[in-house]
Amino acid sequence: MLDSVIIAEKQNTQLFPLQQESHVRCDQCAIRNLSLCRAVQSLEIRKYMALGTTFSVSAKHNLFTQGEAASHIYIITQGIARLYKMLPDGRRQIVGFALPGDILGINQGESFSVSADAITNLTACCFSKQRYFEFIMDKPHILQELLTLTKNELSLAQEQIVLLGQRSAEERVAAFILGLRNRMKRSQHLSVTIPLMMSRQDIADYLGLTTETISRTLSKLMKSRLILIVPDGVRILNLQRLYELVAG
Amino acid sequence: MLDSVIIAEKQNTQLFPLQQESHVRCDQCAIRNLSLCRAVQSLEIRKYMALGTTFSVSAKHNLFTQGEAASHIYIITQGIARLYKMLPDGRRQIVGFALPGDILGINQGESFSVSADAITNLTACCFSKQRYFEFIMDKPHILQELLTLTKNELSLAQEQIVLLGQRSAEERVAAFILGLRNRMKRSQHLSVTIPLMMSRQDIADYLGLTTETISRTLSKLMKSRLILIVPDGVRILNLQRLYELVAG
DNA sequence: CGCGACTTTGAGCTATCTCAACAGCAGTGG
DNA sequence: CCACTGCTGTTGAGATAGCTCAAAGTCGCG
Repeated sequence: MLDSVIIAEKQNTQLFPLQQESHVRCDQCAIRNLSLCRAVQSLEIRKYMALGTTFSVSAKHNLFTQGEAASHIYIITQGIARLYKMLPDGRRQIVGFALPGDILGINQGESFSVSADAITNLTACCFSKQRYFEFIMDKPHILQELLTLTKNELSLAQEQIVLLGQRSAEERVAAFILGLRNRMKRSQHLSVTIPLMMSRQDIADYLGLTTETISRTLSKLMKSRLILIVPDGVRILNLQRLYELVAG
Repeated sequence: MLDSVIIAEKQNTQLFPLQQESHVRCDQCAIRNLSLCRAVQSLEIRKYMALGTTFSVSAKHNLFTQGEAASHIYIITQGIARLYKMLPDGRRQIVGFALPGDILGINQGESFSVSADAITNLTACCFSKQRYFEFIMDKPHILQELLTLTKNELSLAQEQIVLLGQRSAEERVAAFILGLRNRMKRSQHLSVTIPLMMSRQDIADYLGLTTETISRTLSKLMKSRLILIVPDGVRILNLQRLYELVAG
């Protein structure tokens, strides 16, 4: 089985803050068809695997920080990370949550323009950014795939702009739950229960609200029987009405 | 001189809502080195020019609408456009203003995910999206340039997310003025007077505020001597204090 | 059991919105 | 040349969604 998955399964063992391991094994990777790696062709895969190393961090540790030299990229295989920007006075805006299959750092220039923390224990494939780009530079089929991924990210960012610019607290929270649900069904099998691995503070900083407002709004959605708040997540009771809220 | 520029100079003549003209002339184009076109090499330029037609729309007319099949891309040579998304209930979020050198439609999938209107009279180079992609598909140097442009757009979108999620009205307006200033100096020579070609409503829908709040905030910035409101624009009186506001 | 971190709930506050009036200006037509 | 109309922008006054501050509840963990 894939090395990185084995590491991730030891959820209860204490991981070091940061671990680099052996080469990656794309041929058996669970998220390969979700990520850029799916564009790497059979003939190229041996060389590709030689470039990457498996990598893990335990929950709450930092992967990289805004301003740092962006020397590596990470393809998440297990776990969830938050990507955020800090203002000098301490305000924080989370620009996205990264799930398995997502690539961190590939859209950064010389230095990172965002910071990233592991929310859960996290495993990833780690590549030298320079070597990675040398590898894909002359391979149009991979460049095109990367372009497609970047376009999708841009499209998500624009949806987030609409959300933050126009939507009420209730609409934001509903959109957040549904958005998470949509992204989960990409990898895992779909369930009416959406696990929320991040804290209320994380959700607040993602939606441009406060923890109190998140809490109140979830309570409100529960009182109106759209969701049920369960330990570490929410259960969707009325999917259609949630969608109607978001369509607004 | 470049055809499209000649057309644009007839600012006072009535343009048809939409005009398609002759082939583009990249060799003398004023914005070529600002846009994707700079990556097109000498040997390729003849074929590239044959692909595009010059295009113009007069102020306030629509270029394309959210949901429409995205069959063409437009590289703006003169004028300014707004890109926006509408919610079913009429709320509008402007996701960006496009200036000369910007490319519209290249990051859209099958159908446009945003709408675009000309704010001023506008000229652009118009390409069939399919033919354009056929042309660049096997040219890694152009794909890389396109990827870089898309990354920059993503980065701008993330800045906008921080602005909408965390910043006060005063910070948003200051950031808007400075952001416009930065993008203007890319093409035009720099001036302390920033022309605001768009309406207060456009600014409001871009910053997630109301026209009244824009108006009040500009007045406030004028009272505190950071800017001077002039016809169709603002004059920056205290650049440093504006920057301090945005650093927040 | 008790501590600390996170979440929920309450109560009052404030930035921004809403609604409304008015001002400036361009175009129109008498 | 001057009403008149329509459109955009400004200003005021009151309303409100979400924020702040505070207290109490919950849960995991030593």
